Amino acid sequence: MDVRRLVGENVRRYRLAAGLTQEQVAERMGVDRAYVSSLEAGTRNPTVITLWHAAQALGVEVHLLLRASGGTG
Amino acid sequence: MDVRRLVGENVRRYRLAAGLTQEQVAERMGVDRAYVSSLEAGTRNPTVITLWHAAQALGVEVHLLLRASGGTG
DNA sequence: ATGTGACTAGTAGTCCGTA
DNA sequence: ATACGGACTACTAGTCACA
Repeated sequence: MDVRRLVGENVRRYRLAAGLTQEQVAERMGVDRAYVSSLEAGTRNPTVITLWHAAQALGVEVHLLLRASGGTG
Repeated sequence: MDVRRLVGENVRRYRLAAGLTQEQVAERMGVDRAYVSSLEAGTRNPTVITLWHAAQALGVEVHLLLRASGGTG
C-alpha cells in the first residue's frame, strides 16, 4: 500500500475529470507546476495542508484524495 | 478551515472510540507519545504517510481521518 | 497518561533548464 | 502541455525533558 501513489492517481483522475491542466491546478494550489507533475507521479509525500490545497484546486473534498480508486466506496 | 485541527480531532475521536491511550497509538505507529499528543492538538502538519500510519494504528481507513466531523457525508 | 518547546536529521516544495 | 533532474530554503519527522 503506497499512499503517495494513491494520492497521485486521485489527483490525476479528478484533474482530468475537471478538464484542467497541471499548470492550472498548480496555479490554483499556489505551487510549482513541476510539483503537480511529481505529485501525480506518486513520487511525493505531501503534507495534509498541501493535500487540502490540491482538493480546493480540484473542487473536491479533501478526504476523496485518499480514497482507494477501486475501493468499496 | 484548518486541516491540522481536523486531523487532530479525528485521531482523538477514533482513538477514544477504540479505547486506546496516546501511548498505545504511539507504539503502534512506531513514534513517540509526544508526537501523538501534538498530532491531536492540531499543531502538526503530517504527511500522508504519517497519516496512513496513524490510520493503521487506529484500525480505520486513512481517508476517514480527513473527513469533517459534522460534515454532510 | 497528557501537553509543550527545543532540538537534529531528513525532506517537502521552489526555481531553472532540457526534452 | 508534460516529465525529469539539480541546487536551494523552509518546514516536518521524530525525540527528550519538564510540568
